[in-house]
Amino acid sequence: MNSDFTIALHVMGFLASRQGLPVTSVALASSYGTSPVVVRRVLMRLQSAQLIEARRGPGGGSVLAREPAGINLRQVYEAVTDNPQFLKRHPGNAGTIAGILAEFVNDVCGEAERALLETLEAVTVEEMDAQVRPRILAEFCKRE
Amino acid sequence: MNSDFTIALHVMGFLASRQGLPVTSVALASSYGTSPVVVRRVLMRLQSAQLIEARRGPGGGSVLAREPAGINLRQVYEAVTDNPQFLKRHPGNAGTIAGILAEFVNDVCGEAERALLETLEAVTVEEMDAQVRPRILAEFCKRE
DNA sequence: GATTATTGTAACTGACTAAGTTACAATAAG
DNA sequence: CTTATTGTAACTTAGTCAGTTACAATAATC
Repeated sequence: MNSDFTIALHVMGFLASRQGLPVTSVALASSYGTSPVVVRRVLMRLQSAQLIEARRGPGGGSVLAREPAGINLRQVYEAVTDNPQFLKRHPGNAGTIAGILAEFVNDVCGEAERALLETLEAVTVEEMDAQVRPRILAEFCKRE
Repeated sequence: MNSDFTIALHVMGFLASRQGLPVTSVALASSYGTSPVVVRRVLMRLQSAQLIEARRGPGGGSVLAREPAGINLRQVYEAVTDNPQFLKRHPGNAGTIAGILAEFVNDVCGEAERALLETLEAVTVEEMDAQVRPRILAEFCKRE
């Protein structure tokens, strides 16, 4: 369980709130509280999944590649995860007690993981933005 | 994500199939394909959760502490897991952008994890045994 | 009581993973 | 040309995981 999904959600929420204005990896890293290289590794995966786009050079940064309503959190999770398993599988040899048990166990684990991913799938970046942006704006106004 | 839950399910399925006959950690380890000490560490947690009982000395071993119908897989999972989280949380400071985003993200992660655990909760050791034991017996008969 | 089988547990090892750092090439704006 | 930025490789440090070794505690059997 690494932090990539958490960072990726932070990135997607941040980019959504900026409505197309590019955000640099330095700004994202500073906001999240990590280093720019760590963020960029996550950004590369989000780019490969075509969820964001990046431009180099001055004024560059990342923006969402689609409408926030067209991106759900399962897509974000799968973009940054090689093997989306939350419960370890046991490779018991078929025909042994371990193999027969493992077959059942692996099925149950798969079903449980599916339930988790379907919950993520039901939430879009637009919904996240709708929940979060007003609170961010309120926080900024309070300070000025 | 360690192997404790996978091992624990193997143990519970094995013990259920023996219907009260004690099984040693050596037998369990050999069946699963790991070492007795690794299994015993899991057995200790299952004992603390009062899901199994163990007796020392010759003829000793572990047995289920309750009817298999009264044990579900969520209880097994929680018995062997300190912090049942599948998605990492971000401790963003309240009042910052990171904090506001983290609050939303942590809620969504909690909801998704709840969906997974509820799926495990819906399956009992008795159901596992009913699925697995006939296949184990069939496998043994085939060999004789 | 001695022997033996078994659990319970601590200490250690080696391999792997995660997060961060440093360094630098590639790119593009002005 | 200078500067800001992405993209990426190599390395470090800390932590986790599975397994091993060793041994004390317990209990059945002879």
